Amino acid sequence: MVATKSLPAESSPTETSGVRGRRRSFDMDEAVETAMRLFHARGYDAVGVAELGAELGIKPPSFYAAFGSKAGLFERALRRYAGGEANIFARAQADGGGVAEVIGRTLRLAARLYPERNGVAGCLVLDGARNSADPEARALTAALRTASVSALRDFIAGEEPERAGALAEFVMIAMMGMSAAARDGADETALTAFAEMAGRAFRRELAAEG
Amino acid sequence: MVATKSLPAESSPTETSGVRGRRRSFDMDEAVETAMRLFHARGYDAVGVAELGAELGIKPPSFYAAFGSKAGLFERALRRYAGGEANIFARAQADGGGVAEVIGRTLRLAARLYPERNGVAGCLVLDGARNSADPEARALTAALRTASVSALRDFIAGEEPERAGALAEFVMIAMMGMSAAARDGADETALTAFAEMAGRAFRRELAAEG
DNA sequence: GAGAAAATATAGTGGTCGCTACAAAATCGC
DNA sequence: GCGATTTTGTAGCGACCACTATATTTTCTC
Repeated sequence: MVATKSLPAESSPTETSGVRGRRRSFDMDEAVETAMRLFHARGYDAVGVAELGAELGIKPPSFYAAFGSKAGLFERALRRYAGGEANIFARAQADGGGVAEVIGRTLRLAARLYPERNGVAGCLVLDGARNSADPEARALTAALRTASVSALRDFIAGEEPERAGALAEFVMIAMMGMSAAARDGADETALTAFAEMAGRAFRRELAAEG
Repeated sequence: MVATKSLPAESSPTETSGVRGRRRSFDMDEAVETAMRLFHARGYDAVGVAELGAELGIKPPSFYAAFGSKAGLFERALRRYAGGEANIFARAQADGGGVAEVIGRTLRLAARLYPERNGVAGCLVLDGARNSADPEARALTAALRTASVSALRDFIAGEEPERAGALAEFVMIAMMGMSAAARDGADETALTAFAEMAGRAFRRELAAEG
């Protein structure tokens, strides 16, 4: 499908998604999706540029023209990840309800989403750059984690402004544990059991007088 | 988090403590300690053999004569880690008490031990080989995690045999979350707040009728 | 001391890392 | 068409990876 050979017609895979830019021999969205899957499955450092290029069907110069660097592609992958259905908290919020309800839903959704599926497990933001030797990759995920915990805190503060910080961190650390456990092989049953306990704990802490 | 019993015994049991080993130009215990610190601080893959050799003051041939391989040294480091004061659950058990008390102590001890200190944070067993490309390193930590959760389950089963598995996994996943959070910069205050909530949750789950 | 054995240092193995210089090829505006 | 721009493939950069062949030095036994 990398047929860059002539023929003026339009059947060749040109730019997708209406984004204006230079014509490319590959589909950008698809490439980012593929990279996201690889980074998610094995972590940032364990996926090399050579493998990415081979999987995406492009050679190094095209790779660097399109993404700037390996970290540049990782950033795009993270952006797509955070903007898609992996944004668990946003999905849980969309269904409405109070703080306890939304947080409980968030935890249970993670338990359903994190277990291994097609070689991918856990959360890309929480574990994708863990132990990476590249400070840039670590900073990219760290920024998203900071944003996540802030969103959690702001949401919880709507009902419990006093202890919103601690409660948000409770949720965040619980999610980190679920992501790590999933990457170590935990299945949905085990994660759901944890999510239920963590959800009950959160509800009780929320209800408790501070 | 760490196992009470663990990796299969080694061929020459007393070789590690300078007593009977062949004379070397370096101190074996000190070398393993240094390697443990490096692996703990940055993860297995991010620490190279060249750096280990330089830090230990030995050249590659001596390195391989002493440890066999990088993974061999990692195994020794893990063994020392699990056998020392990082064995949180063993320490919490040593002070006696019922299940709820010991588990609460375990969680609070982790909150005190996991935050960054001298560049080291979290748990070596839980996160030392996370995202490693080396299956051998991953297997070594995985074996210790399995032993840890088994030890937790057996202990909890003394009071609550029915739900010991789920409760042990709750503790394990909570510890994983705390380790990950610590490696991402969480301080003792934040981790302690989580540990208290998790401890209360555990006590309530234990007391609840199954 | 002499000879054997062990631990050492020098140097280098092939491989992979992220990344790039260069020039041919495809595509653009006109 | 033509020239200019852009994207591509070929090839390779220096640095690092875990690891080792070989030779020398050290340390042992006697």
